Amino acid sequence: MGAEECSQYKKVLWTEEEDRLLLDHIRVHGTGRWNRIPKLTGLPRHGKSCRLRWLNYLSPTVKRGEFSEEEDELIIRLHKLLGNRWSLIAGRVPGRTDNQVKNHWNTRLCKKLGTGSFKRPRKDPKPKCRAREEQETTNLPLPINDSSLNAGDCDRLPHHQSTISTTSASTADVGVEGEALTKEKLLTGSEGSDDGEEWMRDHCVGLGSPMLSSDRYFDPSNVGLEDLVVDSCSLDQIWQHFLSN
DNA sequence: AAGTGTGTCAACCGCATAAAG
DNA sequence: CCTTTATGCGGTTGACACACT
Repeated sequence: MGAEECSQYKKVLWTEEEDRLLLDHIRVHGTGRWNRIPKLTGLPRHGKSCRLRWLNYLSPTVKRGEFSEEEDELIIRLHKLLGNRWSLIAGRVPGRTDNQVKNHWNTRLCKKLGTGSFKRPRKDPKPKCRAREEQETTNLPLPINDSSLNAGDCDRLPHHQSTISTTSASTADVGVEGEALTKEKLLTGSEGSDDGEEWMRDHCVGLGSPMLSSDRYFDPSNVGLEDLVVDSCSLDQIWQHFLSN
């Protein structure tokens, strides 16, 4: 995509009209084929933005409002187990998206845990372009009939992720040898053979295979995995363990 | 009252991967 | 195989509201 084409896309909040166009499109065509949506609907947005808008806001499965104590507790536990695998965490927190969980963690839970709030350097303030009030009225999710979605759409929704994250188990990630091996040893008791990875794929449906992915999220010291018999149970069993604690 | 700093949330960016051609 | 396209993910940033001085 060239710079000229890029310039037609906005980087601002979605308007009510844009939401309506996107929802109308999804009602008719279902989700997927996101890159075609701008052309078909005339939306001045990237396909990726359309997908994000649907997943994070317009989808009827998205829960709005404050996080409950139970949700906080759940996220904290899951973060201990999974690290910054937000999509996996969100998949276990009904109604919450990875973006919501990530924001909530960075802005609230970090402080709650006393690990320091998420801070970033601030740039010079820029002129306000739209009132918050407008944003709120604009962003009101519109009702959508689930039956209008195509079969299989639920698989792509954030809270119905029933398939393993192949991205997480990428060869590139596992290719960080040594560290990744450590994880596989922890989880499978093996030396990280293909069989081990295959086993994980077969057994970890629903939770993905986070431990096979990049080691940057793995902190054996904070997980409590030592309490688990990790070489013979699936991650779903681990999940049940954490649920029961 | 006005200016500034901070918290929060929505959206975007860049990258990786799988699937399709 | 190689290239292109579609999708998904985590990190980062923009924009707004509100608290504080």
